Amino acid sequence: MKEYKSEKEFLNDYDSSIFEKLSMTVDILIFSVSDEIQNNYRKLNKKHFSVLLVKRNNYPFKDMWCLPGGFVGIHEDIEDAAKRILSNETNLHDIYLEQLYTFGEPKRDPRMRVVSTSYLALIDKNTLNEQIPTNASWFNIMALEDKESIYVTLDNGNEEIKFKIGKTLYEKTTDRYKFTVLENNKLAFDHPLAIVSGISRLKNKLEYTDVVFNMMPEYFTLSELQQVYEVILGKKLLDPAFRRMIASKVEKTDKMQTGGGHRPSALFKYKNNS
Amino acid sequence: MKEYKSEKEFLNDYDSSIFEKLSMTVDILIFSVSDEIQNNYRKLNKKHFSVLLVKRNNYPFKDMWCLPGGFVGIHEDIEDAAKRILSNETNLHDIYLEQLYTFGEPKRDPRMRVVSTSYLALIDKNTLNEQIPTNASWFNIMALEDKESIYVTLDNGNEEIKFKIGKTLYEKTTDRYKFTVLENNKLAFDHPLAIVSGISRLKNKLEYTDVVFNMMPEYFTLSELQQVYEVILGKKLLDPAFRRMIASKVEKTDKMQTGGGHRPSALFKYKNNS
DNA sequence: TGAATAGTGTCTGTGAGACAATATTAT
DNA sequence: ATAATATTGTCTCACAGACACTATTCA
Repeated sequence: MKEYKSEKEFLNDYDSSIFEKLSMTVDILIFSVSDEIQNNYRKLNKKHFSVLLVKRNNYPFKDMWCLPGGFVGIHEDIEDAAKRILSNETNLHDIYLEQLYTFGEPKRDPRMRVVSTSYLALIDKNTLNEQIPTNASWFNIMALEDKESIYVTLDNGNEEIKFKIGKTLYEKTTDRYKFTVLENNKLAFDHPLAIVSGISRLKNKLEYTDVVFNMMPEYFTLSELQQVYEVILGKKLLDPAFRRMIASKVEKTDKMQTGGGHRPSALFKYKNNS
Repeated sequence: MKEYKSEKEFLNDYDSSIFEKLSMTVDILIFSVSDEIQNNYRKLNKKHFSVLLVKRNNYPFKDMWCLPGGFVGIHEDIEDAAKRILSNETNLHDIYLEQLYTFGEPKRDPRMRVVSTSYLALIDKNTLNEQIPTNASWFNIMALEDKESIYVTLDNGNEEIKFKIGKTLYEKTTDRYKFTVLENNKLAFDHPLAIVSGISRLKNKLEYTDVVFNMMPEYFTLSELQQVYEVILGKKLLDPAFRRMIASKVEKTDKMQTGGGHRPSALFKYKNNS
């Protein structure tokens, strides 16, 4: 092996082809909350937790659904790649974006070796004005979980995607599970895994941070906010407890929401305590 | 663009060279706790939180310290790569290992584009029998934090590594900071960032999981366990509160630890409630 | 008027913070 | 005896779960 006298000399001489290289992609879990309009004038709109998927029109996995994603440029920061794809899909900038997990199983892409870093993005659909590409669609998420499995149904009103994930405890001191795709017919790659990881991360973050406000409009009622918590966590919350928990994070405004055939609600906004 | 009739036909024809590829490495934060023997026969050994570093004997960053790491093989799962490196460094298998973060800044390696996924590993040094390579060394970690910066000193008894990380809040709803290396003279690559991310993750996990037991021998006293919490969290805990918190996670054994010039202590072991 | 939502009051139990007190060993 | 650690008792306060109650709107 040649002896180098300086870092500069070493770098000039460096042959980067001695290790076989691979491709990288980023995939983005864009989560939001959708309103389902009710026919009863008294009732509030029903909220759904939803994720944005894209229909593939090329091989591999042609005609299946997948997460918005794409290759990382050779001189592009991976987070910048995520932002690029996010703004391609939604025309939105300055969106909540958080790195989730890097999937590096060698056979996850049938074409070649591709490592993929997944990101979690949260948006308020109200700011979107339905500016999504024609091949993209919002799917409502329904997830059920028992000891061994997670059952997920995604529904865009037109098409239903179902998959099942197996959980095996693989580390006893934390409650970490290894996820395996047991059933899946309509989702490309290992994206079922990314989706359940993303849901799980978001549920946790709801409990100890203020992330939820990234999915809310500027003004909202506490009932709406509570419903968002409920659809993501998948359980009902008690009103007084919820209001106590949220009280320090929100600020009451002069505005009221009226017209619902029931007592009007005060509108609140996020209070940034910092 | 050619029209393919099946996925198989498409894959046979696929030319993977159309995207420029890159290299991937994994870096591992191997954390443990070290005992500093006291000269006063009455006193307990002082515990230190420590990390394993490796001295580089090649360019780039020749003679600087870095995290144990290496390139990911073209057909190797990234987690398997982490396990391979971990067992190279410690001769240990079945170690606690958790993916931390993927660093994908384009200029982080001066040689070429390298994306690196960092992993967190926890070991009990007692099982190690000092079986580490000659170019590796345990460094005690001292970290101080204020509003804008984190000051870290690493010390292996022989050499002292100091670096300073700047924190800028870049997302208001969670308390996520963007870290920047402000001062650093002895650590290679962006490893100061990986180290502070790892410390931060471990601190959080201590609070809501049982990870700590991965750094403990089978039998331990509650004072030892408390000290481990204290050195990692960087703060003193109140004895009664600590004992109440830990009570459900441990099991008292018949064994006692004697010989310390003070009241002997019961030995406990981890109780796996599952 | 009544269905539906908005918002508050309060009891209870759990658990953490704080401090005090007691117990046990080797030199 | 004494320094050092081990272990427990208990008071207080904050807060979450649970349930009951009151308030307000519009067809």
